[in-house]
Amino acid sequence: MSESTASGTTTGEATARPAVRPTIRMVAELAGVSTATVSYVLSGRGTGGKGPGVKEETTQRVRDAAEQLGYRPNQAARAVRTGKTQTVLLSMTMLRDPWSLEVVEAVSAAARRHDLTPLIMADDDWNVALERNQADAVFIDAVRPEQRDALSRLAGRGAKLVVFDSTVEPDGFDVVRSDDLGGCRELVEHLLDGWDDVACLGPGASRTDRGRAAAFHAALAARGTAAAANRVADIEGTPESAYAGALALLGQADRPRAVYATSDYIAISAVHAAQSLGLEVGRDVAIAGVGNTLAGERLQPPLTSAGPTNVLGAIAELMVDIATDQRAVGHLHDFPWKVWERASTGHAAPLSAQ
Amino acid sequence: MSESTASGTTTGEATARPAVRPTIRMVAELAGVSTATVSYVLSGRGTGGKGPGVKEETTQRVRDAAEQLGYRPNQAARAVRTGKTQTVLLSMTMLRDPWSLEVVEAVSAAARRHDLTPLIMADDDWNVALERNQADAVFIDAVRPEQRDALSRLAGRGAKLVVFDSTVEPDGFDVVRSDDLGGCRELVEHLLDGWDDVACLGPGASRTDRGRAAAFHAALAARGTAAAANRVADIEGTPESAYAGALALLGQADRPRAVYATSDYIAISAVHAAQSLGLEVGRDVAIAGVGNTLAGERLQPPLTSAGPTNVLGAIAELMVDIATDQRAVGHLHDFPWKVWERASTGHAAPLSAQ
DNA sequence: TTGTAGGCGTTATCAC
DNA sequence: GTGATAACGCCTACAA
Repeated sequence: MSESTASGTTTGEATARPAVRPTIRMVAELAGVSTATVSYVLSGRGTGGKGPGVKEETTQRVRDAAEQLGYRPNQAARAVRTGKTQTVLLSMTMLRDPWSLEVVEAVSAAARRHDLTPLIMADDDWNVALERNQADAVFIDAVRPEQRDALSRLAGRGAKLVVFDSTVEPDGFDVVRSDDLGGCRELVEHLLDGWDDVACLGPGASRTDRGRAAAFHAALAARGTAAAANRVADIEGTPESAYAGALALLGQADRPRAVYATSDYIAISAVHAAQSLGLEVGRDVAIAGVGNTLAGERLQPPLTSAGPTNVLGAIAELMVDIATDQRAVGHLHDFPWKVWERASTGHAAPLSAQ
Repeated sequence: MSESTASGTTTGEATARPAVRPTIRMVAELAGVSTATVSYVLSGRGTGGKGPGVKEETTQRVRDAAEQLGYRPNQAARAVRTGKTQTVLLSMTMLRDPWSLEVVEAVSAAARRHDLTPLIMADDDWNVALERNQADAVFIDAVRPEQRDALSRLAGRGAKLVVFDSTVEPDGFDVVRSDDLGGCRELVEHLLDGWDDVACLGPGASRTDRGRAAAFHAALAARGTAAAANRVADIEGTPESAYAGALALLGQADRPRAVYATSDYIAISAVHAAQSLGLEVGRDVAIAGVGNTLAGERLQPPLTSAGPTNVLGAIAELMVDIATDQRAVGHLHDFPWKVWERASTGHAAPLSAQ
């Protein structure tokens, strides 16, 4: 009942909101023009130098009518006609992972800037959903082995895909790839160059066969040494476990001088733990992470981290370009990792840091 | 061929592929029937008792043709015709919050069961995006004051909204509401009944004017006492801070016997901290949280928590029912909070626990 | 049991 | 400059 009409004048065309969505036809009728003209005006093609110019007065009449009716174009109908949904879709299998959220934020911001709606799908079986929901560009953050051929199938049907995965090759879709292990190795080497007593903190920290911990052990082995038991903290995935593990490492009288954490979020917990022990991070102890996340960059002191060069921005740009047809699909994008040295390992970031 | 993006290398040639989506007409042609028949078959209306029955042989021919072409119905076209998008949208302003993810999971599961695609929008200005993107049901997890009237406006235009917020009343849209403060108070009372020395852990734990901590102080005041300084740990929002705060509380020689944490996630950190101190949670110390999250329920020992009665399931069901037009909008759903007593406060969950 | 045709709300291609 | 009108792909009376 809170239907307040633009208080009671006369013209009989009371603006009482109908339960139905106003269509372009209603706008045309109210403005006394054709639907074509309305379309021109509302899509901005009437005023700009491009397309048929619409008289200023008509333009205004159309605008008023649309406003008065509260007209909003029907996306579905537009999509039928144009094949574009003005939408980018992010399929994120691990939404709990902070990195996923950073991707979401980066792409969302870029998308909105270009009038695209960013949508997320927290679903690890994206193939079913992607069959029906067609977005102008789709980001897929991980591919399980049995899903591999679904990618080319979807691409062949016209879907514009950007796949973040190291196990697939472009085939009608884009692949974004980023070799983390190489970067990890480089980071450990870097730490070993500066401090001879480096510890490893992370899930599976004792594993020498695979994962980010293996990079640690391999680097040690290459220098003819191996990690002592009290230099390895094998923790669970939770922040509290990371905090506790760091306390165990750094609480020893004979504590390590540097800590290699297998992710930025673990490293952040470690920094907090070190600080609670009264240690000054970057001077008393060096701590470095992996992933080069925003959270690490914003930490005090800023966190040294191995990470790719601006994947986030590149992915965002890529998605927008692809969605707006400014770039063809089918490419491979390789983002080399480097060591981002910051104050948590005793060196302030260079001013030129990007 | 190698162009460079923001940073990183791009290689490969774009695969020029026709990428034409098969339409219902192509299927009809290939099967030698009319488009109507294809539609009947593929929407399941041909075989069931309802609608025009299609001969078994024809049905099969259509199925084969669709399969061969890899036909998938065009959602946009279907939406134009039917007004339904087969989609539910979740607008989550705080995707980092674990509770949001639980909502996402609950609704997603229910939606998929009913052949609806769950999509998430990590955007705090949903009004812009909702104007265009019409889903069959939309969940909104928070409403800022200046957004309030946008709700009725959207509802008036036909959007089916479910709003989770305590500050709005239904007006063409559903409101789901859940009074957490009452539940918090009840939980503190419950702790005070069992243990006379209760501490408070959480952000703003010392505030007596508002928030979940206020419930703690109010309950104490009602019993004629007040909290000592070493019974209040005012922490930051991070898990590490919660862990450290719990250590500070429970590490004291004269430690409190019970801890009221203002969220389940803080309580979980506290449980870990207690265990690291060698305390048996539920016997040596009681710990309770707020929110009644899945994570708390799964903890060892299971976490006592104040929380609403199955909001998650109710929201999920609500969304599906509304999306499938089995339920009208405009209702208020109030979910009273209760204390879910579990082993973390010394009492095993009753077998009848829901 | 199947086909024909009209229409959903848009945009694009013409004429005028 | 503006207006008919034909698509777009799909669904669904209604006719056959």
